[in-house]
Amino acid sequence: MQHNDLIEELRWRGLIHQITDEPGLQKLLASGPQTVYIGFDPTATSLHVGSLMQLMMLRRFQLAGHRPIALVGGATGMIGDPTGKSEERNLLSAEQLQQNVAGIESQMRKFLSFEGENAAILLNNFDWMKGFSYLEFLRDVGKNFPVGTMLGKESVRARLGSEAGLSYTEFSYMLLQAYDFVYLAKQQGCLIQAGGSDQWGNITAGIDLSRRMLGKQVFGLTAPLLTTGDGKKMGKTERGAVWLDRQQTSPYAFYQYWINVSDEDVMRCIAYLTEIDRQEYDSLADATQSDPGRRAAQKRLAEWMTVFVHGDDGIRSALAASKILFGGEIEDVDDAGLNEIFADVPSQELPRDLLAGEGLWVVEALQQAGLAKSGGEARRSIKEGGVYLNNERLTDMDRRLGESDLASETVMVLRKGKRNYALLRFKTDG
RNA sequence: GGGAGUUUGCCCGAGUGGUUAAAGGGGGCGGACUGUAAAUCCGCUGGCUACGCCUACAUUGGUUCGAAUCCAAUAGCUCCCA
Repeated sequence: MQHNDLIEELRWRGLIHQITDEPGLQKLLASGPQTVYIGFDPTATSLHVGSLMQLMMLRRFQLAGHRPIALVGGATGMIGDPTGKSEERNLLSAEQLQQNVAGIESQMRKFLSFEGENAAILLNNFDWMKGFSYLEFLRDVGKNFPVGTMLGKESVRARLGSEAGLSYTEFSYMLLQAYDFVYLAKQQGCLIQAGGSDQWGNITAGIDLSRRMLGKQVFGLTAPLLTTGDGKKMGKTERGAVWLDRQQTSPYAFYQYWINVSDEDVMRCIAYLTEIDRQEYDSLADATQSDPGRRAAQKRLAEWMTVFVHGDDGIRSALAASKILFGGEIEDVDDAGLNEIFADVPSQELPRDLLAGEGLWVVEALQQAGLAKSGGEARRSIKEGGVYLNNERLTDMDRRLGESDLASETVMVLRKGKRNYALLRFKTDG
């Protein structure tokens, strides 16, 4: 890809929300490889779907020949960005922060190339902020911030108007982020900062500061936020964020998240988050229009994302699990296979003797598995035809479970309703 | 401090002495339909190895053959007067 195609590419993907000086930026990008940075908040040990937008943005710059800097906010994370937050945040402990930074760093390596001419680099602003004394900071940086301007920023005004208020610490946040930009401009020749549209205020603060401290023009570019049609943030489920770490969100759950994206949102996700090209994009858009039931776009999106984040074996297990979890037959499987497929499913261990003799009463089994709170509830579910053993409907309330009901060596798969699975593992006490 | 009212199941809300485990709605859960969607329709929604038994209408005590329904005290909430 040519350097000057980048803005155009970003534009058709809808990834450009605002640019500080578009002609200037165009010219800069056309003049040769540039360095871009985006900051990441180390609020958890893993990145989530929300941060993927930013990560992809860096990746797109890199693929276009530019050099990305992923800046992990070890220092800014200690303060907490008040942008978009309705309440004062709790400060993270230094140890927690360190763990988070480490976790995020290792994930970044999968998405950006750290080799070659325009190798990505990963920096932690704690490295340059830690030595800064308060007095120095006030003299060098603070002096360049008119309070009037700061008060005018949306992020500050929103909080000042609310009951929660805003502490001096969070108020100062933008100075830190602004300084990062100046530091990177000076030390790394990084003249571009990108981010989500909520970062506009922080980015422009950095641009102002650069003009004052370095007399240098730098650029800012923001992308829209990843939201659903009705304005909610994407990447959240009832159970919480969708993480990139497979320990926290299994490839199956990750895949399912994308499969379930609504028709309304799916094309935007493809544009924002994938590298699917325009031609395929158009054909998927058509397919969604003409045959929504097929959900071609959702399938493609889910596949692309899962392969990208979890690799080939990730998509394989996601597909295998999806097939069985949505009613497929359970046969010829062993413990290992079931464990992989049902990785997200709660399980309960019971002594194997329960299967001997009369066997284990289903009503009891459902309670043990956590699918029913009481015997009454278990009976009811059976009566309603909502109980399945190894994916086959079970209707006999007096049914006893024995060895022959095991799906594999030691596991039985119980299900209530369409998707509520639970495993019972029958172990011989050793 | 004085007076009036209110308190029902996960939530809202009927019920003012007798088939009331408590109308109706919401939510939740099942089922059918479907695109693993939305909408719709149907069923279930205190506990118990269960055609029966137990516990439930703020709490405690009382009146009654019998109370969520009547009385008293206590507590919570709302409003009015100081």
